[in-house]
Amino acid sequence: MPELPEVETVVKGIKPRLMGRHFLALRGKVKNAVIPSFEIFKTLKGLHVLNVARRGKFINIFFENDSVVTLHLRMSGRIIMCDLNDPALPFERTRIDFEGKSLRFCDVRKFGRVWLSRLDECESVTGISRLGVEPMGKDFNLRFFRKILDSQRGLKALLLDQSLIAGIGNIYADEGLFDAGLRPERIGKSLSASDIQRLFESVKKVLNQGIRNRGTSISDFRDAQGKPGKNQKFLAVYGRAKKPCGRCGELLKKTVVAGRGTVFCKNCQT
DNA sequence: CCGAACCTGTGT
DNA sequence: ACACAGGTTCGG
Repeated sequence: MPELPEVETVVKGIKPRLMGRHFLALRGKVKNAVIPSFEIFKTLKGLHVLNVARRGKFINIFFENDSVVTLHLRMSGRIIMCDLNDPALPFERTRIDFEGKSLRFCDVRKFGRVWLSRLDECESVTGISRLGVEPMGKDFNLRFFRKILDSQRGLKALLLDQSLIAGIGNIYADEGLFDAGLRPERIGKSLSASDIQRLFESVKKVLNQGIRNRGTSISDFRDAQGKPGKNQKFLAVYGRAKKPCGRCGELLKKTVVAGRGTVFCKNCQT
């Protein structure tokens, strides 16, 4: 479910309420979702939060003593900020209690993960070390984008590859490709200079719009206060198969590209 | 590159 | 009953 804009929205919601707060306990039932083990999290007791930050689709909570709690929501994960004695939420799998507040990790499909690691090994343990550039950062520039598009792979596969650009998922890949007027299966190498320029701007544009609208809520996504985002109202193609293209009226087509359901306009996208 | 696996719910 | 879902990893 959550891609960069959704994870960014969650981080914005929890950061101000978590900064400086002291850790009490982590409890949960899904054993393989907590790495390395529930037991280890006892070492966090009494330590306070120094910072909360997003990296790709990961959330890092930095504690004193160089400990880091990392979360990944995968497909259906939610993180909701509750009071300590609020009742368990539906599909609540793990809870992280702080003095005065409690983070509830809810996840219907149990794909989400929680890690505890030392700062110096955090990236390798969690897989963050394999991530590519942040698309909203200054390392994501035209020069870099040209380099990764110089490839025989298709555009959608390239945009979804977290080791190239970190944070784009199925929604924003389809939306970015529509905005740039490019087919998802187009080969990277086949793009002209102006195609590359357009796709570069489109990717940033759709991600920014997602963040401004506090994320896309198709069914699962909720922010840290449990509220849905608004971006689903502004999607051009994702989830709109067989509906008319807002630009030309042609019925939008759904196919499978790079192993994922993909919606595009065969008229507007070449 | 592709399909399968990891899980559960929902829609056809 | 079957297909499909916002992600990632693994094996072929």
